[in-house]
Amino acid sequence: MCDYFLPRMEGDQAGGGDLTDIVRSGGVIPGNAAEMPSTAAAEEWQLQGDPMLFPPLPSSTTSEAACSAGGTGADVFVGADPFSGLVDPFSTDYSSGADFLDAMPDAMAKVGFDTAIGGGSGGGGGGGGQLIDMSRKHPLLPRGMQMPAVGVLSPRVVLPSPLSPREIRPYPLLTGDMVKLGITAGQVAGCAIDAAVVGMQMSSPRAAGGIKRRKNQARKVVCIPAPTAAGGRPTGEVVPSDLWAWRKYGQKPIKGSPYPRGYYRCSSSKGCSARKQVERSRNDPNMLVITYTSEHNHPWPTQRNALAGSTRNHYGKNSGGSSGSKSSQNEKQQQQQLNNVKEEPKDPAAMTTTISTITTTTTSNSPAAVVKEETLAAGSSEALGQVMDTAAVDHNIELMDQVFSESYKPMIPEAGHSDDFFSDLAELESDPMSLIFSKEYMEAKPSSGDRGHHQEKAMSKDLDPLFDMLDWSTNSSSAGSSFEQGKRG
DNA sequence: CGAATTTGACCGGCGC
DNA sequence: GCGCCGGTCAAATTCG
Repeated sequence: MCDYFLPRMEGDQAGGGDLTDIVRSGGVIPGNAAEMPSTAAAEEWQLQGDPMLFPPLPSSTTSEAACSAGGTGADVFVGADPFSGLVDPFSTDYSSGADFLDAMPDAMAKVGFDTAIGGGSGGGGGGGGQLIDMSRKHPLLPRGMQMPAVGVLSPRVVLPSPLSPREIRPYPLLTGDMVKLGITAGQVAGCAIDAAVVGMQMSSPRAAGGIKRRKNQARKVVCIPAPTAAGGRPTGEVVPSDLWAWRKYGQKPIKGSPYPRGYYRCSSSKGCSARKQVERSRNDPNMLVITYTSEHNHPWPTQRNALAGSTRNHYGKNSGGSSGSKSSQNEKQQQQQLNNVKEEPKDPAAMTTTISTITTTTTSNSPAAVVKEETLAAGSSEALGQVMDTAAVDHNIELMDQVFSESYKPMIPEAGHSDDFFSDLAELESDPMSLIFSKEYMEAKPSSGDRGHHQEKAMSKDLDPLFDMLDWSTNSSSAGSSFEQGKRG
């Protein structure tokens, strides 16, 4: 996975009204390639980037090497095992500007991980699943658990351009740091704005000590594109999940926003105070803003604990998409989604689609994901989003890859597993397209989990696999009446 | 039956 | 001091 996000940190205060204003001033714009910094620039940026954001890489491997070397995600992961050193982003003291890279992983995981796993997802959407059923081989990644979409994210794994049409808007990769790349401010994506706004909002719960922490709490904001339904209306959120298991514990309508905010806490480990909030960008309904707060007090989920909070996953529920839900439950949920905003991605496939798109460096018009991270303590001026076109996105992706490859190293207890995992990824990457389009492939390699089965089924459909994959959004909920639904409290 | 989600109620911070 | 608003709790419900 090279490059999918350009995280950044900010102080919540920064967010203040100022940020909001700034954000609003800008618009989401599919980028201009022209504005994209050259690769060199990007590299420079990375190298010279704000130390706070990108501290010295722990790994000797250069991002460049990781990303391009081999070019295949497999190479990167297998060889370098980027995840080996992964640390919980929140473990780091953001306010101090500490390791941004450490933080990166989480974000990356968000965007990339789930997607891959989802692959299995069932129902869904059909599609995604096929990309990779990682859970199949990795004990560490049990069904329901989100895996890094390493394989999927890798540039190698690309979806055909046809994907873009699927209402997956070409969101540019956004990060405040992009400014360093030479991107012009003022071209702010809605996400960026929202992120800033979010940063301003209070985040921590009483749970974290019984005291609400509105300020100076480390938080990371990630913006991802929320694919739009074919009808042109926003679909349910497909938030990629990460290796952590999240359990929703609340949802509230947010003043000023038509979309409710979902509250999730980490269920990977009992007692973990990690939380995240998911909401649609008020500025751009097509963007999802995920805010992570507090830190995980445990290592990355192992197979066992990873299952926690993931069993009810939705694979098969919403995914729908083309597979169409068959159970009354599914119908209910779908209906629900239609009326409400589903934050937690029940359909990894959807995410896969998005991610895939993002990773499609070779494809023109590839949508970009916007990811942003920030801490309340940090400044907010950087909240400005950047507009990038495909080329720009590509560059960013590259950067992300580099960063990710070097920094995203989940703490996986069993090294052996990780090795296997990456090996598998490599395997997958060897022929991503085959994974995506080959029904036989899926069938030939049953997944270990139900999800996998679901996906297989979905894929088995007569529908065009690719189309199907993209279609996940079709069944997804729309933002439409989410407000009403979310209204409470 | 266990676990996740939903949702009304409650709590606490913040602005006026 | 009061009210608004965001965040969390927890009972009820849903689901696998």
